Parts: sequence; C-alpha cells; structure tokens
Amino acid sequence: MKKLPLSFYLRADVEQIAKELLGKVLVTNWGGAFTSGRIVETEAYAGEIDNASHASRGRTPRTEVIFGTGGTAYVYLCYGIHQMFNIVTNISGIPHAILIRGVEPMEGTGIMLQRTGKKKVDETLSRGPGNVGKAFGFHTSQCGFSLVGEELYIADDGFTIKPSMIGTSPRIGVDYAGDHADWHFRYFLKGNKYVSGKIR
DNA sequence: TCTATGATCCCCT
DNA sequence: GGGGATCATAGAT
Repeated sequence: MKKLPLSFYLRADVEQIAKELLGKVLVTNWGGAFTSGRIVETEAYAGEIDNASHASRGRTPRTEVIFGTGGTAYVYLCYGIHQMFNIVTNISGIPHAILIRGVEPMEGTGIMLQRTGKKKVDETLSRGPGNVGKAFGFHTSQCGFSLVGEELYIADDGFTIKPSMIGTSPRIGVDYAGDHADWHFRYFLKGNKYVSGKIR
C-alpha cells in the first residue's frame, strides 16, 4: 500500500480531492491498534464562501485547524456524542475540508467491534460519519494530527474505480445553508452498503 | 458564568 | 417516524 503524499492534500480543488478519496484506504494505528477501511462516501466543504462549513462563521480556536495547511485531521464533536473525522485540504489560509461519511471495514474489525460495542460486523459498523469516528477511534483531541504520519494516514492499495461508479448528491444535514444546500458536493460509490442516507 | 445548539445515531412506537 | 442522548463551542449576559 502506498501512503498518499502531502501534495495530494495541498491542491486547490476540494471537489476533485473528495472524488479521488473514494476507494482509498483510511488507516488509524493509535498505539498499535491497527484498523483500516475503504472510503466509500465523502463530502466537500469549500471554505468561507460555503455557508454549510463551520469556517464560514469566521476563524475561531475550534476552526483554526481548517484554516491551516492541508494534510491534517479536523475532528469535531457533534450532538455531544459523535466524533466526526474531516480531512483538511488546500494551503494555509484557505479553509477547505472533506468529511468522511462512510467506510467499508478491512482490517482490525475486532477492534472496531470493541470500540462500537457491537457483536458482529455488518453495514452499521462504519456507515455514517458518527459511526466512522467511533469505529476508527477518533477523538477531538486528535484535531490537527498529520495525515502522513504513522498513526493516521490514507493509502492507495491499487483499487481503482470507474467514473460511472461514482454518485453525487446534495450534502446531508445542511438544508439550512440556503443555495449552497443544493450543491452536489457529496460523493459516494454507487450501491455500496456502507454509504449512508437514502440515495445510494 | 450561563445557555442554546449542532456536518448524528439508535431505540422505541 | 419521532425523540432522547450528551457535551464542546460560541455568543450572549
């Protein structure tokens, strides 16, 4: 498996990066607890002009990492329960981020079951951003972590997808964002059962 | 200090 | 298909 280089994350086109992340392998290795899975669903958040992004409300201590340089993790606690894992992209000063919404488990499923408290591996294990965060052991304390380190990275294992396998839709849970709620910034692998929401 | 709220999920009817 | 869980953050007092 080839680890994606820092340059992958520093490009300007978030939509393109969000699309290319489909089929790649997400790896976390916190203290030797190795887990990996294939990314099947992503959402792009295009910075200050995007009303759906946290960054649109300005630069704060929490959103600081999104404004930082690409290739780092932004982990956010939602509804007091769910740890959401985001990938920061673009160069410093431009707040682009990609939310990982769905992952198909590969290695370390035993560890994931332990973390989620589930009995068996099924599609609920890592479908939806909240579950991905839980299964892969993400925590808000990991905000700002590098994506090219040993504990956290994204790899290419040679798996390729055809453009016809990629579906797009408006993003989920951001209806409040006015016109931007209609942007097709959500990307997923068609038919994959680890894709959340109704449109697969 | 205090309070509202959210890029969600799960269990209950 | 509806509501409760549960807490860091941000903006108001």
